[in-house]
Amino acid sequence: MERSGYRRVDVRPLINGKGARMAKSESTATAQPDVGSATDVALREFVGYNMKRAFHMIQGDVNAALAPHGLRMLTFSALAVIVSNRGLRQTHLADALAIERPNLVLLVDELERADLITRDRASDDRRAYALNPTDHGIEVYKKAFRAVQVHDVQMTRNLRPMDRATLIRALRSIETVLQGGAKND
Amino acid sequence: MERSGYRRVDVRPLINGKGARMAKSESTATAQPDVGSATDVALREFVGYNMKRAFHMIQGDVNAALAPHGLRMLTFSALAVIVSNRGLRQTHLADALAIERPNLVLLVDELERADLITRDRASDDRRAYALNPTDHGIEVYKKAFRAVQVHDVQMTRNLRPMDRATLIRALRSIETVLQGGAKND
DNA sequence: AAATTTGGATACAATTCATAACTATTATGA
DNA sequence: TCATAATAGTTATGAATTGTATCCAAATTT
Repeated sequence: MERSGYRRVDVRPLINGKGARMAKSESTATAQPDVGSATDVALREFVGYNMKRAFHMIQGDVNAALAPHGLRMLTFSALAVIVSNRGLRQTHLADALAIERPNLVLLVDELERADLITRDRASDDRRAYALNPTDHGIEVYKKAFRAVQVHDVQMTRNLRPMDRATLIRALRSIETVLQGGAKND
Repeated sequence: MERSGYRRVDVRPLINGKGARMAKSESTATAQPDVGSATDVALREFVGYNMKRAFHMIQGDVNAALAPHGLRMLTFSALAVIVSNRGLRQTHLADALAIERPNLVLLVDELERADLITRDRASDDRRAYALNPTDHGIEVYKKAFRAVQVHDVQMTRNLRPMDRATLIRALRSIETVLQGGAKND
């Protein structure tokens, strides 16, 4: 345990983004054609790779935008479906969000603990719960929805409206195709 | 250790995909307007939500396509960058893939163990490694690349070529904007 | 030479997701 | 009706991916 004296902690605050690479004499190494700036051009032709990178940024950003509301992307999505489908069962929520039922339990627990929804016993099936938003949940949802909406529009601000529509159609098409949808145009 | 007799294991092989919902009399519950088919329409206006769902499917699919080659999406991406940037440092690889250096270590370990790349000591910096693909690594990469390419084209088969180009441009635009790129059209 | 920075590694925590299997309850069928 | 099957929700658990903090060794800076 470092006694007194200085402390060699590893902070590295100098280089964060991509840009700040050293641009001085750097072509000295073993056999590097272009040391200091490796490229991923070979992957950029793929929709999948570009989407991975874009989505990674989006998820971080959306979660940051939702944090003030006490939500994350996932909890916000769940709340949205519950608000739009009052009284639905957990199974139906899992189906709508395409997540497995076991993973839903903690998610719903979290929303319930935060007083955003209630788990009401279904009158006709004592195994099931009817999920309903609380008044507070509806309030939070409205505000969070606007925050997400602002972010979603912001991040596509360099796209023409038509391209934004094309983007969404393309994403849905891919989802459908990969789901086994064999129907063509 | 359930002796003989029957066994109440929970297999549930009957409902797998989304489609197979019961369509019989089902509007009996507490206060459900449309029990049995909750919708996520409220979320479908968002690029982020659609992308989350599409990407989730893509990742699973691409990983399946790469499995025969002993790769995953992540290891394939790393191998691709190494093949295209012989002798690069791990730090540069991390930058190119936008992942953190610590996460790269196990990734490179894996590629090295599979004899796809070598970690050669850099001649001019004894801290650093120069990453290079093995002959076997190049072979595997070429085959894996074709598999990924086929899949990527397949999943966008319902898009017109122009829309596919628009999709990729849109994804890159989003990535740039969220990275702090303030430059407009 | 002391201090700082950098390349790589280790340890560890948080998310997210999937599978297996359990309970209580409801539906079915001989 | 009773045995069996199926369903709603749950628990336990593991894998994959990512981020932060920190450490060592070597290089760089002052």
